[in-house]
Formats: sequence, structure tokens, C-alpha cells
Amino acid sequence: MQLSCNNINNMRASQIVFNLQKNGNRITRTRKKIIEIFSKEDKPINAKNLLRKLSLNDDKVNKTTVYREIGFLLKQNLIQQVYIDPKEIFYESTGLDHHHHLICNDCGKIEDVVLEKDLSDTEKELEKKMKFKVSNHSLEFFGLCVNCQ
Amino acid sequence: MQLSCNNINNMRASQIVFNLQKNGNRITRTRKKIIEIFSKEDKPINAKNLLRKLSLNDDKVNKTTVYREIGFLLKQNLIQQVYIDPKEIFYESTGLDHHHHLICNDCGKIEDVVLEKDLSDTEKELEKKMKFKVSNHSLEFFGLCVNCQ
DNA sequence: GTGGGTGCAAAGCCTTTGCATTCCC
DNA sequence: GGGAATGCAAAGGCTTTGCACCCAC
Repeated sequence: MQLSCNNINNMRASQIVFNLQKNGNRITRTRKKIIEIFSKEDKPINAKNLLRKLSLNDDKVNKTTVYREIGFLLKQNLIQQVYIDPKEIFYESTGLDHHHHLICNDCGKIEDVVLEKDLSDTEKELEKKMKFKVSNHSLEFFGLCVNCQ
Repeated sequence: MQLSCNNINNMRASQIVFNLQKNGNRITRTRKKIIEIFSKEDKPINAKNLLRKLSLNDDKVNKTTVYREIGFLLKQNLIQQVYIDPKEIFYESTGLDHHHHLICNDCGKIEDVVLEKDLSDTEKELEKKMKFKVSNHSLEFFGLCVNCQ
């Protein structure tokens, strides 16, 4: 199970690397690792997390590189910001299925959730009523997780 | 129009001040001013905005005071954080009707919107399916406003 | 008068920038 | 070899902290 899941994710990472390279971007060891981390991870990551994950392995990566790489991946639209904490910027892969987050106010745990109904009706309402052209939305739920209730 | 609107908001501010005082909190000039600003303002405000608004008038207020006052109002649950920009923390009065924001990706304008349907069904779904007890949510829309389309 | 509120300066954090060095293609 | 990517140190920007002074009650 875990294995097949990893395979799928690794395929996604390779695909991303392939496309980047095709478009003339260099694939350095750090860039490849970061792409793999974002492909494997199903929770939002911030710069500090990412630095820690990278440093777990063999060689160290400088934080400047991490920030620059985040900027690069944002520009390539491979990751996106997640609006769950106004004090820290979190990111997640744009390749994930459209989902939302449950953030526990007590322990800080973040869970993903795919909702049964989407917000397309609401977005239509906004475009009609407010003449606002919605390109994306952020819907996050705050409360208490099972363990903290 | 404008006048009556201000009156309503000023009433709200006086009510807040009254309650704070009743609970043993001191009402300083700065605290009162900040409460009035949040009551009058219908857009999310950040510390910098607030400092600027306070400095427009007669005497200057120190930024430390602004940050401490924001902390105080948060603790009193009179203002809440708004999740629209991961780089800056915005706040708005908790006394406003439940609403969401439309953030223009081009000019940065923030509009309020009250949606026809609420998310209570979705919150019930989450409590049932994920055993997550929702206390509040953040729903923000990003896109292009009328002028920027 | 007392204790909370304020101002100032300094420190803390996270993030960005400048510049010389490294290494992918 | 050329130019993008990297590492290091320093700077920037926002926020917090320490401490002496002030003012609301």
C-alpha cells in the first residue's frame, strides 16, 4: 500500500522534473529533492519544515536556497500558498486533488478533506452579483480534532 | 446616509467600551480610538494600517502599543485574524455579520460579501465524517475585481 | 497610590539581497 | 565555458520583549 502510493508520487515528481528540464530549467540535486518532498507530502509545509526535511539526509542545504527554491516552484505554479496561519507561510503541491484543511486549534494538526459539494455555485453567484471573476478560493476549517476534543 | 452609518458604528464602539470597562479593563485614549477604528472599518486592517490611521490625528501612537492593543482585542475576542495574505496579518471586528472576502489579485482591493448559502451543512459533514469539531472557518476568494478584469 | 498602559530601544524571527563560488548543461 | 544555482553573511521588515515612566481608576 505505502509502496504503491510512493510509486505514484515518485512518478509525479519525475514527471515534474522532466517537464521542468524540457522547458530549459536546470535540475539540481536540491531542486529534485524539494520536488520529491512536495510530491510525497500530503500536508502543507513551510520553509522551516522543508529545511528540516532536507537536512535529515546526507548533506545540508542553506535556508537561502530553500527560500529561493520555494519562489521558483511558486512561479512555476507547482506549489501554492496555503492560508492557514497568518504568521507562517505554508505551501503545498498544486498537483493534489482540490481539497481543504482542518486545523486543530489545540494541537495544530492539519488534516486534508475533500468536500462532497464544491463551491462552483457560490463562485457563479459572486461573478453575477459582485462582478468578481473568481480564479481560486481558500476554505479552511478551524476547530478541534478527534484527539483534542 | 454616511452619518447614520457612523452613528450605528459609534454605538457599537461605545457598547464595547462599556463592556470592557465593566469587566475591569481600563479605557485609555488609544484603546478607545482603536476600537472606534475597528468598528467603523469594514475592511480588514493590519498593524501598519492601524498605526497610520492613528497617526493621522493629533498625537502619535507607538507601534508597540498598536501590537499590544491588537493582542488585547484578540484575547477579548473583539477582533479576529483574517486569512487573506500569508505575509501580513489582517484583523477585523468580530461584530460584523458573517461574511467572506473577495481579494483582487491585481490591485489588491478587498471587498466583503455575504453569501446566500452558509456552510453549516458542510460543517456537519466534517463533524460526522472526520470527527472534527468545527469552531469557525475561513473562506476567501481570489480573482479579479470589476476594474481589473 | 496602584497597577495596567505606553514609549523607546533593543532583540528575535522570518525572509530577502549581494556577491563570490560552485556545478548543471 | 557560460550562466543558473548555491552558500554565507548581512540587511530588511514585521513583531515581541525589557524596563522605566505615565495615567486611568
